[in-house]
Amino acid sequence: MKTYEYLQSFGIKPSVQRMAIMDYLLTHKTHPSIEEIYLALCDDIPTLSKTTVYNTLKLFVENGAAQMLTIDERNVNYDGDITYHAHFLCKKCNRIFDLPATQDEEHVSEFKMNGFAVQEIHQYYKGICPACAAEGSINNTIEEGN
Amino acid sequence: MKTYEYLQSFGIKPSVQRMAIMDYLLTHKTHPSIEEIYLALCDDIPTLSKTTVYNTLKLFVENGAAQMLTIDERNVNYDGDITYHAHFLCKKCNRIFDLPATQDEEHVSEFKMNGFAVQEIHQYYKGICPACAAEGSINNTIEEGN
DNA sequence: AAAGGAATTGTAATAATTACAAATATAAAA
DNA sequence: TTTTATATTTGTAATTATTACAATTCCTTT
Repeated sequence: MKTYEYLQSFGIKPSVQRMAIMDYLLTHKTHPSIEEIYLALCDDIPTLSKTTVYNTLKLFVENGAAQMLTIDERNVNYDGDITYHAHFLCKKCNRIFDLPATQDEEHVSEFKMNGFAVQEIHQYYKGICPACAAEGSINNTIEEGN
Repeated sequence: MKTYEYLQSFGIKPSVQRMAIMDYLLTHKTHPSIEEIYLALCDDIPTLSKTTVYNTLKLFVENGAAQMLTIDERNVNYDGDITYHAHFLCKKCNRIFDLPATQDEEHVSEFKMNGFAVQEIHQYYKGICPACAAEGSINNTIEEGN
């Protein structure tokens, strides 16, 4: 489906900026921050304002076309993949990885019975990613070799 | 156990400020922000600096005496309860509630096999809490009555 | 009492986000 | 096609959270 129709399917009126931002989200699985999206699109849309990026992502989230991740304390990140999955934040490189996940259905329905209206479920893991773990051990080896 | 010994059990050297902050965390299950802790303790410790609250909570988290919650996009919250449980953020009143939870052991071990060193697991739910849901329906009733 | 190190404090800087009014673009009506 | 209305985008300024850092205070040891 083209981005134009994709946005419309969420009730979002397409515009040059909105399509560019949604395209970026759908083609970059990096869970970008506002800053990353802004910098990446500045080349193609030189008049782009950071406020527009903020407004647009707020709109996307409100309409269910993207999800907001609050895994990184430093800033908010966005994900164009709205299927259910977990996220892993590497504390060294600050990259966010997708991981498969199953929902805790038993407890969710328990919450609901207690009157909590659950609208979003997030599973966040934090630690060290494989690349950084490897790098770390290389450094250790070098240091120990001195 | 007294707060003094409690801090020591995590390898933290107690001080007036540290004990006051840990006491606040242990007696207030509100998942307070830096601001909330700072304002609450200003009465007892008039010289308290917000930087100290930042430093202290960083220390607590590093030593495993508290956990940092990134569920609220606006600011970080802290929890003195370090047992495993999930959190629910009400989008209306912004309060954070504790909820029981079970870990997704199957997937965690899968991540580990892929080389991800998992250090923290967070389960976040977002939606409307019972109190706000009730308030909302009352308002609706009144409005409909006009 | 003096010295050294750790903890605390206050201020200033940085960074993320929001508020808001002006400008631009889009769509509808005349 | 011009006019009008509405929605979107933009730029700037304000706000808020957080961090950096040097000066001060507080302990601890000698």
